Amino acid sequence: MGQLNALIQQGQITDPDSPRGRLLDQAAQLFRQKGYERTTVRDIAGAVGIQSGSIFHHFSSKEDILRSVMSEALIYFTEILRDAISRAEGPQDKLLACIRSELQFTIGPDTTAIMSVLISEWRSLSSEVQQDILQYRDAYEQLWLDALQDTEKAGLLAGDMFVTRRLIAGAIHWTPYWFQLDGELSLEDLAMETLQMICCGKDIR
Amino acid sequence: MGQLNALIQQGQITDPDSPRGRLLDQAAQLFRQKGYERTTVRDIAGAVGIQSGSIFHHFSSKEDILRSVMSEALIYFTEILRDAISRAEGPQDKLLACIRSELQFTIGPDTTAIMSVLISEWRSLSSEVQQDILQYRDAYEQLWLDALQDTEKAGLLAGDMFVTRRLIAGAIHWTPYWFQLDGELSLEDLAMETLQMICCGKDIR
DNA sequence: TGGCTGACCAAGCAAGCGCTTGGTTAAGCG
DNA sequence: CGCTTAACCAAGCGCTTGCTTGGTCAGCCA
Repeated sequence: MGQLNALIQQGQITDPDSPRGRLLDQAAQLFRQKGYERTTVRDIAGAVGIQSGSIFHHFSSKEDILRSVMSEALIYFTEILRDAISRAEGPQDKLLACIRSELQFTIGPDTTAIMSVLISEWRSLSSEVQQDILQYRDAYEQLWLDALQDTEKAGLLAGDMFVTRRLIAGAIHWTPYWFQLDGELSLEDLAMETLQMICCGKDIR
Repeated sequence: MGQLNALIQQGQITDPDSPRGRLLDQAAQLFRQKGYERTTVRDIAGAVGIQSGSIFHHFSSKEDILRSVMSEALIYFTEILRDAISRAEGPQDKLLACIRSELQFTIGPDTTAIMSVLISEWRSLSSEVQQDILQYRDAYEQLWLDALQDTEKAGLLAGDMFVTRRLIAGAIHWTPYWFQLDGELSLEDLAMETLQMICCGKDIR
């Protein structure tokens, strides 16, 4: 939580309690529920209780809203992930921290909407804006690759590093379609099961 | 190919050489490229060289086009998968047939458009139509679960059967975002690597 | 030959869309 | 106090959308 405040102070992320922040939050919820294209600026304005035209006092276009949701999400996730990795010790624990963090972003109680937007609405961005967002995504992915490389060096990785990351990314990003937080399988169970898949045949701990 | 003709004869699938079939084919391509919402009936009509209004001689609505693409895709995929499984011998080979088939649907040379629509455009369907399509999807998934159950009985499965299917589904459905057919990694390599993940720690062959 | 049918066109309607405009209001500040 | 600025409203413009309508026309079957 301290990280969030620091990022707000630095101006990298919009304060969720500001009018702009409330718009971003509601927009993310609506984008997840109905998709970006089916969500109108009137929907978003209605969700925070203002007129549709007033949106354009805070954003230059509808796409600008989506861009802001995505870039701020990536900045935030990158910071959280970096912190989680730094607090873990040893390559396997750091890798588990990656898995656990991304699962939390995806199906945890707080950030599922923005994570879902990040995954599903890429195609709705113009190619120029996609280019703009890519730098943030690359920074995030680099944290994963560093962790995977350490695991590989320690001889704990079963398959190719890049292929592994992509298979795992797919597996995690698909979880919203079936995983239930209040089900029998806990998020931590799932993280462990995923780690075992990656490091298969190797001893865990 | 014989299977396709048989399904057409039975009236379960539209002949791709008919006007309706050409519309379905072009619609699938456009839905993949731009997404369902961004694709207009004018786009689809233009792609086959007719007027936009003439579409409604073949389909009752735009959603009816998407519904047809999806249901016919599932009927076709189910038939192909059933055939591939029946031709394999032993639980592990049957499971590999599942993985290889789904990878072929997803990133093979022929069906990537309709597979992509199937995965990405679910949300664009009204809930009634979703209900209608679910029966076809269930039939397809049952083939997977049967194969996984046999593998489990043979003691070759590392994790839970249902969780495994879902993790693998995610991993496979994500492949279009990174896999290249003409790259170093072949589709068969990827299928084997995926199988190894599932049956981890167990001997393969 | 003549009627039927599947396939299509030309034109346009009603609704909804993103976004603009000109103006109002209230809080902050020297 | 007067001035600035952030936040917002009310109205509506111009355009695109899915879909409708009334009609044309070639091929086919009796």
